[in-house]
Amino acid sequence: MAAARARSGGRPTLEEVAARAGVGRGTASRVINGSPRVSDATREAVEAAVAELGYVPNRAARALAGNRTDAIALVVPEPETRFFAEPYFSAIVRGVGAALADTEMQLLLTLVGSDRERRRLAQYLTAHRVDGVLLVAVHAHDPLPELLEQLGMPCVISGARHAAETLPSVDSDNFEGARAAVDHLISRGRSRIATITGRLEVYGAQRRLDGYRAAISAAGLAPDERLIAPADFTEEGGARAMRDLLARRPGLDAVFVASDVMAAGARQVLREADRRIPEDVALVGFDDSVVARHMHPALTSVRQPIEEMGRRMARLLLDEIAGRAPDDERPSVVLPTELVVRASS
Amino acid sequence: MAAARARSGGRPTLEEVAARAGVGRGTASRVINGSPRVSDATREAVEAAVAELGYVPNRAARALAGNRTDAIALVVPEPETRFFAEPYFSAIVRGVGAALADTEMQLLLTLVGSDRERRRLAQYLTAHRVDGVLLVAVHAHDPLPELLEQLGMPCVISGARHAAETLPSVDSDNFEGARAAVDHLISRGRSRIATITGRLEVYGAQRRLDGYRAAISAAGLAPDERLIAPADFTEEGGARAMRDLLARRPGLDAVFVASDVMAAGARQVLREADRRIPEDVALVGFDDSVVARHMHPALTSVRQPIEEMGRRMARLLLDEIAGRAPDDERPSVVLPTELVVRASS
DNA sequence: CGCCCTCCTGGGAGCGCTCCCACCTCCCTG
DNA sequence: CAGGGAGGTGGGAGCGCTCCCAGGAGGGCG
Repeated sequence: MAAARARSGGRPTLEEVAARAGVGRGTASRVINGSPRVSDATREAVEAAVAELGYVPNRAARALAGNRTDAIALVVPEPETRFFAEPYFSAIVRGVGAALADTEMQLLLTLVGSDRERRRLAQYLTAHRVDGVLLVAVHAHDPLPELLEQLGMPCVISGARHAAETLPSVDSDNFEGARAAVDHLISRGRSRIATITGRLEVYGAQRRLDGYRAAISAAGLAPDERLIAPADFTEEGGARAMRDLLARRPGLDAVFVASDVMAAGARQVLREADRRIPEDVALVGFDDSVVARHMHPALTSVRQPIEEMGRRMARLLLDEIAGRAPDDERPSVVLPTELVVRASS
Repeated sequence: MAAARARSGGRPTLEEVAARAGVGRGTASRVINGSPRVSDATREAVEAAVAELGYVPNRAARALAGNRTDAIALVVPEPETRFFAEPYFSAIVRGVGAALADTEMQLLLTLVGSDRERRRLAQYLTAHRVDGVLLVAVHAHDPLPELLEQLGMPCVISGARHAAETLPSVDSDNFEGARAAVDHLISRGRSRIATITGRLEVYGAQRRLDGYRAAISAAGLAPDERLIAPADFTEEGGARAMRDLLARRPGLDAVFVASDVMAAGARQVLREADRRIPEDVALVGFDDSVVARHMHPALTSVRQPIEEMGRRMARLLLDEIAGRAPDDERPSVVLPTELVVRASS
């Protein structure tokens, strides 16, 4: 069996294509790589030979000779994966895949486990030779981005790490999303609007809180710090925060929750406290995940264009690899969100 | 020299390691590949040199010289991806990743769009050189597996395509899962138990139906074909089937639904028909997805060990690539399911 | 009418590794 | 004490490609 797959697996080589087309190897290579310095006749001859032989370049040889790999890595922190079980992950992958579809680039999936592993990853990536890295869900203090930068490895991250993000990044407009959500609650006549935040070290969570605050003061409502309950993006955290809120401000009439999962926790607590949704308390989530659609009542939520984010990340990275300046000069993209109104508000 | 090192990204080569260890290139290679034909002293010298230089083998060169790639592809049919948005996909990936973690294997993610693209994929895969393929969600009539077999490309699929599956496959025990679900309903005193099936061309859906039938007759209940409603794994399909069921057999007191998503559709219809869950109608789903946990009332469901399935698929494939016979001779694995009882039954 | 420039073209020289063959020690046999 | 393994070892010969340097063939200009 190993013998059957012997050597090149029976695939034609560039040399064979060149011979068939009656040209030299160099010329054949030029045609295949789209160099303009080839006469039309030659180009056609080579293309015909390629078609007849079903030639496909050997990636390994190309990588070795050309010192590039035509591959990029999508790095996913393993601990986060579960948190990712949400469509988030597959949507990102779908977007990246779509952007790469008509490219020769292939996608490597790398799950990073421990923090030690993460520190070794940079070396690993350069050694295993990828042309660039897509980094998903990096924390503000993650050493990885700096390491990659030192190595000169092109890299795009999802979600800015802080206001002064230097790395190319793709993010959704957390601020505007949150503001729109709270504006919506206000327009529904709510005035004692609380919020449950995500982990505030995460810049996106901070931005959502900023958006909440902006909407509150823009509406002339009195800011009330006790209407703000920090949590951690988990269902339990959401429940805990809701309990705190109810204890501190029993009169609240709406809650903007910074994630659907936390909203699920909050809803549970509201039900136990016999508050009707939306009659007594209106609820708005963030992410527009499956959970939102299947909650009862269905949850109003802020949708992020996740697939599009994946697509843009890939495009940004390809630009960076090619040495092209991205179209819009500043290599960071913020995509608009959309409020999906359902029964909970 | 500086130029040479610049090309290779500044990374040391085998040659340099050999020089530093005071041995030949061949010997250094032997140490790095764990050949036994090396003296202890030499081995230590080489290992020291590797550590000092931070040497990591160049994958491309290895692939080219060794005619293998140390990479496997996970092929995901793009049309299905959305259906996959469920944790399914990330769980499989996590399992595969875990199995590959202490291997040199890397994971390539390949999304396949159209059917034409799928037909071209086999060539693509051999050309782009992977050692094996993990095929997720193949249909019974998909040409891909046969193509891969012809090419002698090792391959493992998730979910048998029919009873006489020839390819190595990993599946969960759909039959027993369904039977356990229906047994559970019977033990709760239900006797007019309906079922909503998935697309019966999908072998797993067929097996779930078989399990339902087996449980019904084992309990001495009268089989009733009008209690069986075929659907298509979608929420709308589940709703439609539930409506049919209600029309045909208004007296039903339980429904075993072959997927959580369809169960969500069914629940909606039951609510509109003012049937209380579980008092009037008990409901059991399949997959134990997020939807199940967040449904109201929370849905009893059959959990599949998806992450473990990913792990096993990877292991099976690695065995096949290595030419090893898998431990348990028959290269197909059926993993047990687990009934997660919640409020809906 | 000759010279030079431009446009193509062929093929040598690697890229860093694995495979394999030759060879060189020892050390165990007869 | 010679002969022959067996255990280690070095390095040549590629793997299939890209890069780049010569060099041939035309065509425009002085």
